[in-house]
Amino acid sequence: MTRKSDPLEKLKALPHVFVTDGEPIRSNWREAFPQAQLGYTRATSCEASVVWVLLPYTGDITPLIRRWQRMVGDAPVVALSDEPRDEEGMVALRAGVSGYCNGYASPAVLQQVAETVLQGGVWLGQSLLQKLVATTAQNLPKPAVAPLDWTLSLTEREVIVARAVASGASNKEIADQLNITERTVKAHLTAAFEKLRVRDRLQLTLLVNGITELKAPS
Amino acid sequence: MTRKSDPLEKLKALPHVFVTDGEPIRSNWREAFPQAQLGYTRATSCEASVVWVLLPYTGDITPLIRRWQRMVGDAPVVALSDEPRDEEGMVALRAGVSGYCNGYASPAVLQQVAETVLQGGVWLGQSLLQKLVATTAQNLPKPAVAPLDWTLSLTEREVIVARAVASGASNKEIADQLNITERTVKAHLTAAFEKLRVRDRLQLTLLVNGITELKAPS
DNA sequence: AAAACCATTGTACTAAGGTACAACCCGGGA
DNA sequence: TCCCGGGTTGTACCTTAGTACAATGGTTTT
Repeated sequence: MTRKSDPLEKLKALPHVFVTDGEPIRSNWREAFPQAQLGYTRATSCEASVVWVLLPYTGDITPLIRRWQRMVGDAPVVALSDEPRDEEGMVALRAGVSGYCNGYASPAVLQQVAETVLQGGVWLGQSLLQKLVATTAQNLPKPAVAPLDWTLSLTEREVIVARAVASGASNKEIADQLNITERTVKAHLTAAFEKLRVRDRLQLTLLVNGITELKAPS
Repeated sequence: MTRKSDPLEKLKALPHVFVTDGEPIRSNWREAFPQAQLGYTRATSCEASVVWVLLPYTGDITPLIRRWQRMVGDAPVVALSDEPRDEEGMVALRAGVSGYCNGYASPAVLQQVAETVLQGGVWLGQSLLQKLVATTAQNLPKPAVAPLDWTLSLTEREVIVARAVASGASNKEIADQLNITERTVKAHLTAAFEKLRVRDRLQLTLLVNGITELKAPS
C-alpha cells in the first residue's frame, strides 16, 4: 500500500446508481455516465459513487431520500426532478440531498453536478438558492457540532450489517442477502453493539439513523 | 456535441478575473486558470468569464460584491474567503454571489466551481448549506403531501407505548414507567403492529421516527 | 340494556434476538 | 515464523419479543 487510500478516489471508481420508479435508465444519464446502473429498490446496502434519485410526482420524498442515504453511507445523494419546484427542492434539501436538478438535464450538467457533490459541495439552481437566501434573515443559530461518525469504530462488514438492521431487516434477511450465516450476522452485530455501546438492534437503529447520538468515544 | 452560438461558450472564452486588495494572483488561481487576470479596483466595466472576489478581512463586503456584479453584467461572481465562515457566506449569498469558497482552494476545486457557476448553478460548501437549510426550514411550505399520521389509527395508550418503543425502551422499561404489566405493553404493541402493518418493534420505530412511510391506509 | 371499544392482565407458547465459548481461514506486520 | 485482526461458523444457552386464547372492568354508543 504505497499511497494513502483516498476516499474520494475510491468513491469515484464506483458506478453511478440511478433510482427510479420502474423506469429504465434515460439516455441523458447513460450518456453522462456510461457505467450507470439502476438502483434496486429492495436492497439494504449499495455501493455507489453518486446516487441519483428520480423523485416521484406524488408522495413524501423524504423517506425515499433518507433510505438511500442510509444505504450508501457517505456517497452523495442527488435528487432529480422532472418538474423542479423550489418547494420540492427545499424538502429534498431538508432531507439532506447534496444536489437537486432536472431529471432531463444534459449530460454535461449531470457530470458537473457529480463533480461538485463528490467534492463535498452542493449543487443547486439559482432560483432555489435565491429563495433560500431570501427567506433566511440573519439568524444563524445552531453551530451544529458535527455528529460523531458511528462508522469509524466499526469494520466494513459491521457497518454493512448495521445499516441493514437500521433499515428494518431481520438477521435472517441480512444473512440471505449477504450470503452468510445468521450466526455471522449475529457476530457482527454483537461486535457493533459493544463498540457503539448500545444494548440491542433498536438502539443501534436510532444511532445509525441519527436519532440518538454516539455517547462515549470508544 | 457541436453547439451553436451559445452565450455560455462566449462567456467561457473570456478570462477569469480575480479581485484582490492589492495582492497578486495566487499560484492556485493561476494553476486553475492560466489566463487569470487581476481586476482593477477603479474600473467601471469589465469583461470576464467569472469574477472571483477575495473578501477583505474586515468591512462590509456587500458593496464590493455588488460593484463587481454591476460591472460584469451577467458573469457570475464568486466570493473567495481565506477564513470561510458561515456568517460571512450568508452575507455574500445575500449580496448575490454564485459561489463562496476558500481562497486557497485547490485548482481542481476552483475549476469545478467555475463550471458550476457558469452553468447557472451555485457552489457552496456543505456546512453553509446545512445552516441555510436549517434556518429556512420553518419558513417554507411544508411537504406538499403531508405524511400520513401514524397516530390516527391508534388509541392513546398505543401511541404512548409506540413512542416509548421508538425511543429505544424495552417492554419491561415501558411497563415500569407506565405502572402497568409487561403483558399490557405487549398487548398495546400487538395492536399497534396490526394497525400500522408492521411486523416488529424495529419497523414500528422506523415509522414513528419518519424514516419509513405508512403503507396501506388502515 | 346490549354492543362496541378501550385498558388491563393471565397463562402458555413460539420465534427471534443476543451471549458465551469456542474454532478455522487468511493476509499482513513484528 | 508467529502473532493479530477481520471474517466466518458452530453449539449451547439465556433473554426478549411477539402470538394465541383467553378474561375482567370501565366507558361510550346504539
